[in-house]
Amino acid sequence: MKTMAVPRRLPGRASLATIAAEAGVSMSTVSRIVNGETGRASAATVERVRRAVAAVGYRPNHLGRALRRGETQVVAMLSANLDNPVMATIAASTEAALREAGYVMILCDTHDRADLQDEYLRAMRAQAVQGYVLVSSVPSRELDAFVREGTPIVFVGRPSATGAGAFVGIDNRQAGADAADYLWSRGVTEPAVVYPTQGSSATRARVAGFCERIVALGTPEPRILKAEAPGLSHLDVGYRAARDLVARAGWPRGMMCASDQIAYGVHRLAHETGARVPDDCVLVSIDGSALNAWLAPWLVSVQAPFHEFGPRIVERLLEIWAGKPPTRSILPHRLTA
Amino acid sequence: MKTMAVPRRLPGRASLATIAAEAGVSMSTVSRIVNGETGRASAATVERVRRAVAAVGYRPNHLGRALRRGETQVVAMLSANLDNPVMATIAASTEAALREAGYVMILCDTHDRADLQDEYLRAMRAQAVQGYVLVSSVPSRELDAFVREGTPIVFVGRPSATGAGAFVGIDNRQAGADAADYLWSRGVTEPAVVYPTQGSSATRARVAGFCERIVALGTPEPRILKAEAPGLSHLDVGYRAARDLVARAGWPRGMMCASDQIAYGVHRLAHETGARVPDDCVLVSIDGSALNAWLAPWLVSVQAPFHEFGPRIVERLLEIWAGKPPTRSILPHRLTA
DNA sequence: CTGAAAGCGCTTACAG
DNA sequence: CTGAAAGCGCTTACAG
Repeated sequence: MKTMAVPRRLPGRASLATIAAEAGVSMSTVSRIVNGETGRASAATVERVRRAVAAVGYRPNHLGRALRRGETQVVAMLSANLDNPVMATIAASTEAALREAGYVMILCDTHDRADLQDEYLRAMRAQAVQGYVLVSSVPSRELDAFVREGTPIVFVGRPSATGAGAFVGIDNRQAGADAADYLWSRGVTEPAVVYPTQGSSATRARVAGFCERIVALGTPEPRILKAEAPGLSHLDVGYRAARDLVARAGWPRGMMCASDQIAYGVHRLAHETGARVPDDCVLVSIDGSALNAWLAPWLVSVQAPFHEFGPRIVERLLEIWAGKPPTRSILPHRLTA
Repeated sequence: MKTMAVPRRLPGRASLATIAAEAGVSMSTVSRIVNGETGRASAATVERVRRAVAAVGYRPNHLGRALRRGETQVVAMLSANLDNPVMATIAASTEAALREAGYVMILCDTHDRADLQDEYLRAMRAQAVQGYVLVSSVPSRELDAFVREGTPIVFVGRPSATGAGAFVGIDNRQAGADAADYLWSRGVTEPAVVYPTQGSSATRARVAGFCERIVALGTPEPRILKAEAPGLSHLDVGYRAARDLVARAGWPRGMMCASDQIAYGVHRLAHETGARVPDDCVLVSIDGSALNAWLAPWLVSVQAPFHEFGPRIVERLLEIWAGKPPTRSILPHRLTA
């Protein structure tokens, strides 16, 4: 048996060369016409090429163009956890906005792990993606290198380690403060605050903003009940942190949960122990997923406009690509009772 | 000003040629060594190349390889609605399984629209992706063409229009029957069934399996209360269908919801009208998202093992690529009370 | 109005 | 053990 011919062409896929031969013109001409640059060719040529394209069923292969132009039209999103509806919504809105701008999105789930994030960053660089969207990124070696080299990156939700670079998110500190105001307005003067032990800077800002405001309102810091638990899943964190808190101090009159998922965890405990929300304990969280209206009517939340993140993210990318200095989009949040 | 030099190289990105020059060897040699084929080179050469790679910070660009080999290592997932936690879970598990197999996943949200699905199929072909995962696909022109041409496709959740081709999902008819058994075991002999007016074949199978079994158990078909509503969002569908049903017939003792999202919608109505679940009305649904345990403890569901979909999907793709006939993975579901 | 040619970054059969 | 050369599919400055 003879050695196989070198590279396998996808069966039935015609290239520019095929069309050129079919239409009896050069590849240059075909390329121009296929790309809509019809002004420079005679009507007869255009027609001939069109016919050949239709006859052969030609579809351009972006790989060739990408290699030549140095532009792949691909953007990578690295997200900490797709199973979290908040992240899924951000992914969906970003994907839609990218599509409108003519890009496609590769999606990677880092599970909030630095090693996986680095693996993905390397893989995406190999794919020659043109931009990166890091949703709740974690500090990592490779990320530092990317930032140092000036790679186009938009940070979402959690700012970069240095706070520099393009960013889309909400004012977490203010969101925490607004949650505090709400609990206070409901007469909860000694609230608990529930958060993950190893929280991101975003989570810490929420908690800090909350505590600051409660103190400003008149309750000394030590009387704010801190409930924390380690772990990656905020659902679990909420459940366990609340369980420990309740075991040692009983149910507080109100709790601020650093994320929706934490609130879901707290509520599960309430459900299991028969505590009523909000009658026994008022629950307020930050995120405000659209699902809450359906599944968690007992929850008051500070809503971030996740559906608007996508367009803002794409704006930031376009800015960077245009050579402008990176900017920060702080989107308005809204407490919905 | 002079015309710019032709194609922009990403700044600071070294190519194989750079390394070859740096190490004083040919590109062939560099290519082999970089790809781990070190056996054929002298130790000294390998060392020299390694040093050059490190010095220059060389990172391979897959575009070149993809063009040459005709393999991009990219798979496209077209999903009907990322905002649905079920789809998000499938996306997450598929992405993880693809990564382990050395592939990356482009994610597209079709919003259950044929025109968008076609647009994406075209865009993905342009990207020269090697395989397609269609989660809840909708019949469309381009999809027909892809199937006709033998493009590697795995259908997920909803089988293809003809039922042919690789598939990963559950036995929807049996799932419906199991839901019927559950309601019957709880003493609900005249249940309602809630579903979208324009349901997919998968949804219709669930409803059909449910009704068949109820009839087999002894309730004549006409006494099964049908509640349907048009619309794309199952949340809305559930809410409106239940509202209409309740308006004309009051709350039934139990309802089978064709999907989790429909159940969420029904529950919202129950919450608003003060009906208690399950005391007044038992709710059972098909899907069984992991979120239910946290947010919908009132819901009994037939759980599909979505976290296992990813590995099965990748298996199907590998099969197709290996030239084997496409197979169907019907994964076991389980009713969890 | 049109085409020849170079080149994007890689791989690989082949020759030595 | 190593390299020259062809080629994957495209784009584009340049020449005519």
